[in-house]
Amino acid sequence: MAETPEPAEPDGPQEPTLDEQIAAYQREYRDLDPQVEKVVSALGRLNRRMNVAYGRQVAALGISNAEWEVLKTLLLAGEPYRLGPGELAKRLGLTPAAMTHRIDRMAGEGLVTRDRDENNRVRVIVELTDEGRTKWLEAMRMASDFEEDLLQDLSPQERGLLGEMLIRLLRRVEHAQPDAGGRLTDLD
Amino acid sequence: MAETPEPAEPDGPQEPTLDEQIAAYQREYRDLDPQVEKVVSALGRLNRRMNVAYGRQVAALGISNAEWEVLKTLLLAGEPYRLGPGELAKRLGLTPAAMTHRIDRMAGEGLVTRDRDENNRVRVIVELTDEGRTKWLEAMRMASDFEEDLLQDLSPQERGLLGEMLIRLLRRVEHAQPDAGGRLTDLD
DNA sequence: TCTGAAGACTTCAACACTAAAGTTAGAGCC
DNA sequence: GGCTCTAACTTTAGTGTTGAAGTCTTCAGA
Repeated sequence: MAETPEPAEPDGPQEPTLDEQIAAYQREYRDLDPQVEKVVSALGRLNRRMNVAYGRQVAALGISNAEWEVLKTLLLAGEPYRLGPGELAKRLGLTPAAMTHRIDRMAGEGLVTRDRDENNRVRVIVELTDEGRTKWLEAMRMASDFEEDLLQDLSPQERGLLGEMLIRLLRRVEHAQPDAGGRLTDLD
Repeated sequence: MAETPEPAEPDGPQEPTLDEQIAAYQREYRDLDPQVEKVVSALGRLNRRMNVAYGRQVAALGISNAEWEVLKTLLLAGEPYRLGPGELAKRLGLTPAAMTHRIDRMAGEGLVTRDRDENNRVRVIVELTDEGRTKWLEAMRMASDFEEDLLQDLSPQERGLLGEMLIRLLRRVEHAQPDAGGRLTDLD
């Protein structure tokens, strides 16, 4: 056994390329518009790969993708970086129950604090700690470097055009389904 | 109580728009390139909304998004629509353990069959049933209608350009991280 | 042909999320 | 001031996923 880079898969099935995938779908469903499908499939694949990449990066900081989402949401709220569990849950697309547990963990790790609101003792206030803010900043640095690198092959004009087209699509999805369920899945 | 459409939230926090979000990040992290961030954030938001939409649509067919992914993967394999659990897991970005359970469910629902390979009794063969193929077709019909509608505001030229740019980005992600972990999350 | 090693699942324990039920504080009414 | 109603969480039960350990075939060498 010299080094044999190939893990011995003689003619095993291969992960299809985008074009192969679209061709396969077309074989089974004639009405498919290949151009539309190409855009949509590329969008989906790109996003998934990016999420994997983000996950690896923030893991290096000792936090999970899920925790990073919470940090981002609290930071977006602006000073003093406070939100209630309910509001957090809504923005993150989680149930309040899941939010309770996530806050537990993050409070245990010192990323946030959880306190009763003194003015209205039904409410709870989740607040970003300094450590949490620092983690966010570190993650943001890594993410924006990665994103900058990702878009390297696009000229400023192309970047502008791409952003503009994506926002047009976004408007269309948001208009088409005005948040029927209530929750919005996740945030950016 | 007449009808009061507003659920009484006097000045509560709002879900930020894309531009507000980018402005907020910039306040905390000066080096951020707003154009890059706009593209990336729009990409993320768009994708999440789309996934919610897909989920609602296939739910109407009585299947989950997760099950639809399996149907798509088996269909992509081409006739006779067979793959092993391991290969399925790899393509779907799941652990083999999760795949075992998912196949259990789907076999119980009659969407796939699970059998031992007679030539190599270690291997298992998961095969799409006719019902599974029908479900796929119905889901595909709904999805492609939705996607067609989504892209309605884009001219054919724009669609082509958008697809081409997305594929350039995709190439860059795939080149940057050659599948370091092994699993690829999920498929389109 | 027997034995050891590798491969392909499956099983098990732990964790995260959802839906639904439970708890507790504030608000409105009499 | 006590009653009910609602809001904002938390708890509980059940599902789906991961990582690690276990089982069962097959293959390669002695």
